[in-house]
Amino acid sequence: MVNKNKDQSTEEKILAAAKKVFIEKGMAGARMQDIADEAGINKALLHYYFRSKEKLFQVIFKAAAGNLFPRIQSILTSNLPLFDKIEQFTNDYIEIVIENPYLPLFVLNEMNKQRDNFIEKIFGGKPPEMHLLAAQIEKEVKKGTIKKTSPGHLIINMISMCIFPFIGKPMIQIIMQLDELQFRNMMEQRKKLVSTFIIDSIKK
Amino acid sequence: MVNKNKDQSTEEKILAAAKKVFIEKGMAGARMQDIADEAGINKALLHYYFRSKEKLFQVIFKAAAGNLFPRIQSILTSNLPLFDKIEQFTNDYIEIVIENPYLPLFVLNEMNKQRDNFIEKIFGGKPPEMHLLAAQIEKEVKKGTIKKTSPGHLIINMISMCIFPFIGKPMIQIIMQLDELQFRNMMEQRKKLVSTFIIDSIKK
DNA sequence: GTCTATAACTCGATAGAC
DNA sequence: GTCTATCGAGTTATAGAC
Repeated sequence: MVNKNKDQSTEEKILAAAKKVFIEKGMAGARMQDIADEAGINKALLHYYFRSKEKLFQVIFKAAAGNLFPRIQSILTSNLPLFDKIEQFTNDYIEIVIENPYLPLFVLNEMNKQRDNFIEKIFGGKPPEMHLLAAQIEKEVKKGTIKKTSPGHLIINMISMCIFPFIGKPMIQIIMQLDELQFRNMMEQRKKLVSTFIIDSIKK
Repeated sequence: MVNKNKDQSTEEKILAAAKKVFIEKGMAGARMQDIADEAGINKALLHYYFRSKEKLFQVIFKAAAGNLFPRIQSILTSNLPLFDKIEQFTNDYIEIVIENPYLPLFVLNEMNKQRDNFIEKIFGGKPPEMHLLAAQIEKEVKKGTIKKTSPGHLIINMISMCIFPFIGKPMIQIIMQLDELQFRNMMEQRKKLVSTFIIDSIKK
């Protein structure tokens, strides 16, 4: 059931609070005091459970990145026909990001700052493989069902159109004069529109 | 000529250093000491010229945002035919971002953190207008040259495919196993490919 | 204008009582 | 496990000599 505080263990309360504060302010901008306040506990308890700010951050970051990347991996390696794959990916991925709209900026922002080994941290050493999807696209090109298409650019375009609108939300809202509800409605529409746009572009 | 330090006034040295440090580390992560070191001057001089870290940051942020937004505005209001407009925008915008690859993440990141009035700060009260481009698209739809197309989504798609690859660079490099040179080459290719992709998608 | 020195403050982390 | 109190490092900002 929905017990926002009562039935939650202290550790869970800390994790929920840390997620909120880190995503909102980033590693450098977040304060341990903010997290303690948000969790309704004392600052010292944070150190009792997670030793340091850095350690706590890594837990949150791994969880966040683990929500964004495996979905891409699974679509890159699934066995669906190409057009179905595109439809499923755009629909599902936009849905995920609608429910976690601040995740992409948080993860990409920290990835750009930390120069070290994400691959280890996030995937445990094995990054996603795109060769299967690339081969599938080449096959469709040879069959003549789609135009000559660069698999790499196609994947970049697909991911860009799913994720960017949420990162660029304030910019888009200014340019298009959208309030919260209008923006939300546009993102809902995109679940169908993006795959149509992509397929229209590559099919002969 | 290219006098990186000698002929530069102290103020210019500070601005260049501040731009570099703020873009790399963000407002919260940057230290006045870092900026002073980068500029080859003393910490106290920063306050002599710009009073506070916050004030210095605002100068850098305005300049950075002023580099990204007016370009969009100018394409939204220019008088070119639709397809030429799309070609020119994608080509020019990607070129700008290739030369300033960290600008988009910096600007969008800070826009998502500061909840206040950007429109004032960046545009002086008048945000870009997209009605002209929207009308142009509607006109082409009626003429039958392009499919029924949502102007809003088309603009979002266009901006997404130009900007996102630079924000998501580390993610893309992991998924596609690209080194620096390969990534750079892909971005060069995109200057032509993105407009082709868009036009293929909307033309009948 | 530019520097050194330092004040004033913030924040992560720990000690120690309960 | 949880709290209060506090230390010590690091940061912005200023005072004041040159």
